[in-house]
Amino acid sequence: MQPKTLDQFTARAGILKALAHPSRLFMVDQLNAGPKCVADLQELVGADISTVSKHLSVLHNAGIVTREKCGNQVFYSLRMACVMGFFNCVESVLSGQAQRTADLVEDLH
Amino acid sequence: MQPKTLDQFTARAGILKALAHPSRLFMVDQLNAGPKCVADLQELVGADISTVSKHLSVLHNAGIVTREKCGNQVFYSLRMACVMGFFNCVESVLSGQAQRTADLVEDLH
DNA sequence: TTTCTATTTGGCTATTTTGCCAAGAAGGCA
DNA sequence: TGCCTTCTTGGCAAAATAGCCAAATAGAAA
Repeated sequence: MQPKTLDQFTARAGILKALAHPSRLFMVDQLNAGPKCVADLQELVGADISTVSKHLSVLHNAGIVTREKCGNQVFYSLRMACVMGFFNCVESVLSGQAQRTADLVEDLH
Repeated sequence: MQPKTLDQFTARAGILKALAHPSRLFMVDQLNAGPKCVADLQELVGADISTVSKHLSVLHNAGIVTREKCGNQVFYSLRMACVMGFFNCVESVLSGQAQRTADLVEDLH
């Protein structure tokens, strides 16, 4: 792989890696409905608030969400709504998996 | 997060995690042009063949590629062409990042 | 000022991922 | 049969990730 190509795919992988966690994916889904502060997301996710904060940093560093201070709280927004479009494809892959699993079960009988 | 919701997002994250590696992303890109055997991909990626094989297993377990034996070689194919559509969004996030970086540099002057 | 609230950061351990080498498995061919 | 090619698996060490608690920071309010 050429160095330039490697850089390009490393960058792409960075975005995907930032999304590739259940809690972060859930937060992106929730943020799609509108901006939320850390405490809001903490309640929705149900993890320690420091954990939620770190997850949000990951999403922010990847450029997926924006941060805005308001008083002593911080509101996060989904910067790339198209990220939600990812899921249509993901779902199709998942339903394909379910189909294959069903086929395997079928084969057992 | 409800157990059912957690399962759903864990499944989605699994797909993204399988894609979230430069070499695997590159292989998906190459497979988009047509099926390839492990040795083909090994040459393109430039890693140890066992490493390439393991990456392909990750993609296969996630349901992203299919495997087909032909003699003593194994051909992999992209099962979900829509995966490539991911990249349009990824690119837009990346170009957004580049823009933000440019803005920051601008602000410094 | 002090105090309270909201968030981030440091530190730590447990878990996962990565990539190489060596060894094993499976199919072709002499 | 033996040998070669192709690929996968086991094993290992290095690196990255995750999540908790505790401490630090920043702003609001008393």
